[in-house]
Amino acid sequence: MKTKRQIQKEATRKLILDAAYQVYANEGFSATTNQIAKAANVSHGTIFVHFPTVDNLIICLLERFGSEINEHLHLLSEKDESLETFLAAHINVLICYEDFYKRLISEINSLPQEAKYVFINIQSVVSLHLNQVIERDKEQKVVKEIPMHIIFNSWLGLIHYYLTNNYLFAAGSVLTDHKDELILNYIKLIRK
Amino acid sequence: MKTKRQIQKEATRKLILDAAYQVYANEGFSATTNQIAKAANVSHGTIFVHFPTVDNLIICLLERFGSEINEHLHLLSEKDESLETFLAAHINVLICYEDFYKRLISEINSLPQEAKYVFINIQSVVSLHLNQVIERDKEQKVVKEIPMHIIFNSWLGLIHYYLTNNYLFAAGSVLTDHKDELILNYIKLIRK
DNA sequence: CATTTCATTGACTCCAAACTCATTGACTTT
DNA sequence: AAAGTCAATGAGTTTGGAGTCAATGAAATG
Repeated sequence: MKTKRQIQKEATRKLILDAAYQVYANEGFSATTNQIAKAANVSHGTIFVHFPTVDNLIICLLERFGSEINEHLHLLSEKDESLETFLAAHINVLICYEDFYKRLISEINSLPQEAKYVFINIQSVVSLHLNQVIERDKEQKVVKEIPMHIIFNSWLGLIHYYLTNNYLFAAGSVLTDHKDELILNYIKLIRK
Repeated sequence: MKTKRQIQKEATRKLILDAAYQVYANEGFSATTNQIAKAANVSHGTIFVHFPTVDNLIICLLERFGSEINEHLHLLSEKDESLETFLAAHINVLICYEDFYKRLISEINSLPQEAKYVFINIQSVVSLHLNQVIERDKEQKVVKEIPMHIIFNSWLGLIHYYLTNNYLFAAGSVLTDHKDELILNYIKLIRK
């Protein structure tokens, strides 16, 4: 059985991770440990009781985030679904994490190396799902003869482009605003 | 006529901008003024004689970069060229500035606001050229009925995705390695 | 030639952020 | 209930980068 202390410690750890998620989503990964401590309502030193370095905090946070978003996508993706419903599911998942995901894709190159592995992992899971859906369409000869990786990279490229250039397209959530347009036109692109 | 002093000052200014370009291309925009001073072979203080703040240095650098790349693209784009040759011209220009451009698109959101205007400007010029080329193709009914901005954003999205995720695709220059593949498949996507 | 201007220097200040650690008091163990 | 443990604290330390400024000497001026 867990002691009060263990329970308390885990709760504090979660508090810090939750706060870090929010702060990074709002301010980007250049936000400071001070901001995170304030948001979590713990003292500055407490952060370093739970995470030896900031980089370690970021890595732990990203690992949690990776699992969560992957599982979320998995839940929303049904077996034998159509291309349309899968793309919609994908965007719906991203909408839930939009601010944080936006920071992630736009700052991934300045994050520690381990962060990139998490990022690759997230993309792999999307790739896997999309692959299944497209293969069925290809058999039915409705999708063009284009290498799978181009089909995949076009989709992520388009979505990421809208996300990183959010300010060009929308004041609030670019995905919410352009969801249908993006799906419709992307499908037009890859279908015959 | 310019005095020796004026000439010298302008030369030093250029020296600093050239060094900053190289350092930022190699290290990203989190590189320090110390690194730039060392690369330019001037003392640290000299940088602040020419630029009141780091942000100002970055803005001046980006304005120069914007003009240069826009002009370069303009020179390489002939009148009445085909879609293929324009896309090739675009990639060829980007290859010349690849490292710096990569940093720019991946860190644009953490740069000062003025930097974004330069970035928007660069994209507008590409958009303008692409627009002309595509319109001709559309008249000849070879390009699908898809909104122009989606056509444009798919292209930039694809290119930027390859650039920001360089490490997934190539050890050296992702554009050099995948140029033909990108052009060929992108055209397949947008043509009937 | 004497005087003034000014580009350059680099040691210095200032500041902000990451990380430390002695102290505290609540919880756990015996 | 006494002794021991440990999560949390927050003031203090360290580090490193941005920006300052008095001094220097070469160039400009009269």
